[in-house]
Amino acid sequence: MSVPNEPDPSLAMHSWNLTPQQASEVQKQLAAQTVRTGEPEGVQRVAGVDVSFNPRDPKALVHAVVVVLSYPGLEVIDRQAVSAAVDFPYIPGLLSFREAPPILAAIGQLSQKPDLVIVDGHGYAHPRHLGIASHLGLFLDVPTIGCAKSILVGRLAAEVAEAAGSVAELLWRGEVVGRAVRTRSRVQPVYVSPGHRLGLDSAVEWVLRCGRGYRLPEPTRQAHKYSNLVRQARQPTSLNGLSGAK
DNA sequence: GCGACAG
DNA sequence: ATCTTGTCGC
Repeated sequence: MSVPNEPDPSLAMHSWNLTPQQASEVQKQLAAQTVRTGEPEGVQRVAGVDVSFNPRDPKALVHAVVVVLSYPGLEVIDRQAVSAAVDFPYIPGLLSFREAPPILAAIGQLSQKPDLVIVDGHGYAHPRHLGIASHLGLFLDVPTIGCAKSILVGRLAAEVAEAAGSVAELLWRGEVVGRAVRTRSRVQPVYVSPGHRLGLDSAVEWVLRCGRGYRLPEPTRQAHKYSNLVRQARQPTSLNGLSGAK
């Protein structure tokens, strides 16, 4: 049973201010708390999250956004953005220590929590089984799906057929960690893996259900568009402000 | 030691 | 991720 005044280990969050080595250890610890079975219930709001930034920005600002769509209508019903300076560098396998904080801040600004979140990145298909989708799922305690545009670890067991809806297993160290999904014919597949609180089959089903004929599922596509809009608005180029305005 | 390597 | 114009194919 839980002891009064003692923090519950299962709910213990952690600091984001860590060294890469410490971050890697935290991932191993959190991976064990991940739930990769089941499926989201009564989904009415599906969110997409994404982050954009300018590599040359001296302030190292990143623009994190969350866009909430209705389901099954897939219409945008809410969106929030947070721009913040980040110190943690991009290191393959440690993406969440750079992007999760601002994303969590943006989601915290929503008036209502989404029932499902599709993340631009991997979930279980990660060297320590804790991609950014899994990490966000644990912190939010909401079902999350990792939907990446390229592979981090593993190889496909077979080629993905050309037809939309075709899939192929993503194997790593003798285990199926995700699935390549052709969301549209003649385009590169996306790589789907469970983040938290749902299984691989369900994750793939939801990615397809949220598709609108484009490579990326609608929540992710809308988040990508919005993050770019925010970046361009809050980070004007050096060659303007003198011509068109006023 | 060498190659791979989400965004 | 971002830098960039036109261009090939459905």
